[in-house]
Parts: sequence; structure tokens; C-alpha cells
Amino acid sequence: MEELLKERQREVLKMIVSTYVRTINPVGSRTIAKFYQDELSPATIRNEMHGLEERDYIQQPHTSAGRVPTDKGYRYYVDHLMPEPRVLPYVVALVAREYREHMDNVETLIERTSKILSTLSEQAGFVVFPAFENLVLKRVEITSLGRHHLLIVWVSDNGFVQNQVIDMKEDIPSEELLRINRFLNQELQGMLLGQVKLHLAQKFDQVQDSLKTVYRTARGIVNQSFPKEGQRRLAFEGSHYILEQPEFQDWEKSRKLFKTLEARDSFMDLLQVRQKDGKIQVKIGFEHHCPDIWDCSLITTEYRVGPRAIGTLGVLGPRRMSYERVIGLVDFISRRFGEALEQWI
Amino acid sequence: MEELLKERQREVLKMIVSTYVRTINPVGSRTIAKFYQDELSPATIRNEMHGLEERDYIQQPHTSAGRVPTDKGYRYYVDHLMPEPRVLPYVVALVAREYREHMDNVETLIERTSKILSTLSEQAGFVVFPAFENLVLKRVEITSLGRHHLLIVWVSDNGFVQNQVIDMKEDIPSEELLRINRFLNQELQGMLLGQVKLHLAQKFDQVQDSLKTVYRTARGIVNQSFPKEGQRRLAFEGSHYILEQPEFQDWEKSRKLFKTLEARDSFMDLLQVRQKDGKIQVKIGFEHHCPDIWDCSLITTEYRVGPRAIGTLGVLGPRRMSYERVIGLVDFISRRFGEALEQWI
DNA sequence: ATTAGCACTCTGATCTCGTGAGCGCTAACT
DNA sequence: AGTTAGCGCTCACGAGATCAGAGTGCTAAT
Repeated sequence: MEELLKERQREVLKMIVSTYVRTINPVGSRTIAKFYQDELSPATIRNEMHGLEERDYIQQPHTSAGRVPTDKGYRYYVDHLMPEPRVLPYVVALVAREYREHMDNVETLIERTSKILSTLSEQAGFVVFPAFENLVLKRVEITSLGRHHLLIVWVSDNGFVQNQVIDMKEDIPSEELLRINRFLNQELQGMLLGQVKLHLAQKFDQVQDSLKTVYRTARGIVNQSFPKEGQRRLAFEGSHYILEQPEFQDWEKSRKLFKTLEARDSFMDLLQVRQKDGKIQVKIGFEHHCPDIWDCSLITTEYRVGPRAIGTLGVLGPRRMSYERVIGLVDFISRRFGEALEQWI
Repeated sequence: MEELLKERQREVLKMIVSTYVRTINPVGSRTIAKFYQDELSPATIRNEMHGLEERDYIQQPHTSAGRVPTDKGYRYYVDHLMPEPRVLPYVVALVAREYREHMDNVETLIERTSKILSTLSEQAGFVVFPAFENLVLKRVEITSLGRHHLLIVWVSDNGFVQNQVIDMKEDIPSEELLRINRFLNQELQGMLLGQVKLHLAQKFDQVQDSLKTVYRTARGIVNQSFPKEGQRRLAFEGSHYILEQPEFQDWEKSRKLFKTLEARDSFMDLLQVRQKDGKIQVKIGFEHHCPDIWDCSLITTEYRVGPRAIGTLGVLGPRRMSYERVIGLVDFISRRFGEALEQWI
């Protein structure tokens, strides 16, 4: 059904999209005709446009204006028409340098990455922190804070550090704390964090009664200090780029967009959508389900260390964006970012 | 020189500011006259206004408009006229609940605090993370990551955790790493982090030659893993509130503002200005030195644990804001925030 | 199937004009 | 000396009115 378009219609659609993305102005028949160097007249182009408009690939903002791609038009462009995404040399160089120099810790690495995504795409860039459950435990440290609090620091592979303060009703002597700490490390090192709780529960059943009290305390500490599922941090940079787009000169529009972006929830919901393995995902305008972001498109992909996909990153920008450029960028950066993480196993 | 204003002029200025802040419309003589319930006529008020305008406390956007406070007018209002800042009961309750429930770790505590500042002021709220040097070391842990990297986790009092990955040229055997780790903890626990480097240097000179190699490695690790000075994190929330202010409907204006806010540097520079001990600092419009933020006012104060002031928090909003309300809020929250941190000594 | 030609439509810029808010000034009043 | 009524003046703002330009759709000829 998609493929009804005749070759010349495809050509015209391609020109309309790429021109509109560049110029921001509705594209008229004369503009397209120029590409054909007098082989075709504007009138002919108008006919083709008419066909495209009937099939809902393009539309007119108003009667006497040129044409603008619809979501369906963009979609067709991305799926069938756009040139192979490619990464420019200066991008390669810049990213390489960045990952050579700014490797302080994972948080900064992630923040820099979202900044790079943003700067190079000239749109908003983001990186979702990995889900705790998908990481592998390297080490855990318990420290007592004040009288009634413990600080638990979880260190996982790839340099991720997660810390959590928990309330203590009862006092635990510091030697016991030390023992528990040692035990947890012995028991859990190298384990996928998502399996830790279950593992401890099983262990608990097997252990002899005299040790149950200590085990209970240990389990209590672990359970409490485990970050709640679904609360994933997000590094988001460059929302001002969105504001700079002429289509967001409309105050009401940008006001709403910023409000929902800052609230994070609905945006994070969008990202939770399961990614197609290793593929770049492109959501154009109405294709996603958050009304306030309907004026935007979302380019995302998963990043991975070794075989494991552990998180999502991408770019958010106006529907009118250079898809080939941004798709190439997101793909490239996700690989390099993964590689950077892999150094820290 | 400030005090030249006669009593009635002060009254009129006060009314102009408080009315303008509420209504956003330039305030006319008739509006003020109404407050006097027919004791004074608009004409009289106009005379007083004339005096105020001559002395630059108020101005007219254009000839036939009402009056709007100038920066000087706001300043006078804040210093001499505004009612005592007070904190509403619902704010007290809300903040108390917040700090009872969301105490996962310092990062979230800080982020929630900036969110609270933002929500309750209906403006942008922020908290600058404490300077590393001002914290007291509780514990340090060294973990090796991959082949050539070490992860160092610094845990300080009040639950602050700072981690850093460093490159290792030479391999260090894991027993030696363990020894160094133990040594560092023994040597440095309870010390102000700002003094750590110096302390190690002095120690190094005293130690016998056979131990120097180990000491050198230890110092190397510490020096590399110390966060660079001046790079302080910032939690910033609620920039959308700024966008919602009618005075920022101007696209160009808000575009610029957001750009500088996102770059962070110039904004952080503003905040680096030494705070007057424990006082709330109010910077109105042109009083600070960052051109792109001239349309905004900045209310800041330091937060402290015990006697030590360790960081800054505050609110950024349009010049036209309810100063008494925001000042009260910032003051209140900074205290509560400090108290929350003190639980985690 | 293509195209020249023409009438038609709609936007956006520019201008004018009327309205209303608010002021300053002056002269009279207390 | 302070206050006020009265009046004329100024200016922003919104509603029409007008006009040029861009781009279309349709028709008839190629």
C-alpha cells in the first residue's frame, strides 16, 4: 500500500522534505521545477503534488502556500527516500577527543554525552542512566552516618556508583556491620544486581538457624538500600535548541513543551517503550503518544556494553529536522559511548 | 541620600510595587488613589509620582502609561518597605513532609530541594552542590576497574559521595591497593577534604625511605582522583516557570536567557560571589553582571551544616516578583535543608 | 502526458483611524 | 503651602482597509 507512489512522485516528495528541512518555508512547485533544470514545468510538478497531497504525504498550510510534509511524508522519507546516514569527519574527531579527555566518572561521562548529542545535532540530547538491575555488582560498602542512618554505596561494573541512605531503628554494632559488609561482598560480587535480592532470599532458607539473625539484618539493609525500580535518572541537555526553532516562536506552544519536558514523567514514559534490538528508533510527531510533544520527533537507540543493552540515548527535536544527519549521529554516538564504558569493566 | 523620600512617597512607592507585582500592569494614579479611599485625589498622587520618577524609583514604559518600579525602586522596597517575610503554614507542612519522606541520598535530597524551591516560589529554583574541599572525609574506597583504571569513591559526612575514575599507567598489585586503601582511611578519616593533599605531602617528607614508593603511589592516586576545584554541580529546576511569565513572551528574550542558563558558566559565576554571612542576598536586575539575566532577580543564601556554610541555594525569577514571599521561602528552606543534612553526620 | 496561461485565493506588510488610559499643567480652592 | 478639578495632550493598541506577492487549480492547446 505504501508503494503506490510512482518514481517521480517519490522524487518530488524527497525534494520537498529535504528542501523544507533546509529552508523552513513551504515548498512551491516552482522551487521543485528548478531542480529539474527546465525539463519539467511547475505545472507538471503541481500535478504530482496534487497526487501526493491526496495521499496525505504533504499538505498546504493554507490555499496559496507551498507544500509541507505531513508525518506520513516524513515517515516515507525516513523509510525509503533519505540518503544513507553518514558521520562527518569532524564529528568523529570531536567525539574521539571528548572521550579521550573527559572521563572523570560515569555521571560526567553521561552528562557530556548528552551534551555532545545536543551540540552536534543542534537539538536536545539525552541519555537515560542504565537500569540498576542490569548492572553487575563489583563491590558494596556500608558506612554508618550519624546515629540512625547507614549509607550504602553500590559499585557496579563500568564505573556506576549508586548510593543510598537508610534509616536504622535498632543500633547495629560496628563490628557486626563490618562482618555483614564483608559477607555481602563475598556473596554477591560479580552478580547481576537484578538477581541479588532473590539470591539472598534463597541463601537465607539454606542457612543454619544460628546465623539467621545476621542474615536477616543483611537482607534488610540490602532491600532498603536497593533503588526503587523505575526511577531512572535522565541527563537532558540543550532544551534551548528547541526554543530556537522558529516553529516554537509560539509562546503557548513552547511553554507547554517545556513544562512537560521538565516534569520528566511523560517524557520518560515515551522512552520506556521497548527498543527494537540495536535499531535506531524514529518517532515522528503524532507517532508517539504524548500530546505536548507532538510537534517534535524523537530519535533513540539503546547503548550497550558488550552484549547487554543497558540504557537508551537519543535526540529530541522539531519534526522538521535533518533525519539522515541526526540518525547517523545518534547511531555513531551510541557506539562510541558504549565503547567508552567498556574500558571500565 | 536614600532617605530623602517623604513618608507619603514611601507609601506610594510601596503600593506601586506591590500592585505591579500582582497585576503586571503599569500602575496609574487612579489605582493608587483608590487605596486612600477618597482622602486623596489622583492628581495629588500624580504629584508624588512625579517626585518618585525624578528620583528614578519608578518610570513610565511610555508617556501615557502608568508607572512601573525601576531596579532602584525594587531595591528601596526590599530594603525599607516590604512587609516582614513570613512563611505560610502549608509551606511548613509541605516541606516537613518532603524531608520526612524523600531522603534516599544526598543527590536526590538536593534535587528535591531545588524542586521545592521552584514549585513553592513558582519560579526557577536551584541548589549548588557543596564544594568538595569543605566536606569532612568519612571514608575512601579504591576499586580497580578493567585493566588500567581505578575507581575511587570518596564518602564524606552528610552523606556526600564523590567518585572518580583514574588512569593507571603501571599495574598495581591488588594487595598493595588494599594496603594503600587501608592506609588512606587510617590517615585521613575525619579530616577536612581541603586539607588532605597538604597533609599527605607533609607526611611524605617525614616517612622513612623504604616506604616512599608506596606513599608516592598513594599520593598519586589521591591527587588524580581529587575533583578539580571550581567544578561544582548545580541542581536547577523549574526554568519553565520563567517561560510562563508574561514578560518572557518575547521570543528573543527567552531564547537568550535559556541559552545562558543552560551553559551554566556565567550563571555559576554569579553565584560564586561571596555571600554575606548567613544573610539572604537579593540581586535585582542590573545589580548583577550578566547581561542576559538582567530581566531577572536572584535571591540566594548559603546553607549550612552546624557552623559551616557549605553551599548556596536560591531562586531565579523575573524582576517583578513577590520579594517578601520568595525571601521568606529561601530563608526557610535553607534552614530546613541544612537540618536535613545534619541528620547524616 | 505536458504545459502555457489565467483567474483565484490567501497571507502578511503597511497604513489609517478611533478609542481609552493616563499624564502634565494650570488655575482655583482650602 | 498643599490639594484638587479640569482640560488638553500623548501614545499604545486594535480594527479595518488596502495592496503586493506567492502559489495554486483549472482549462485548453500542444
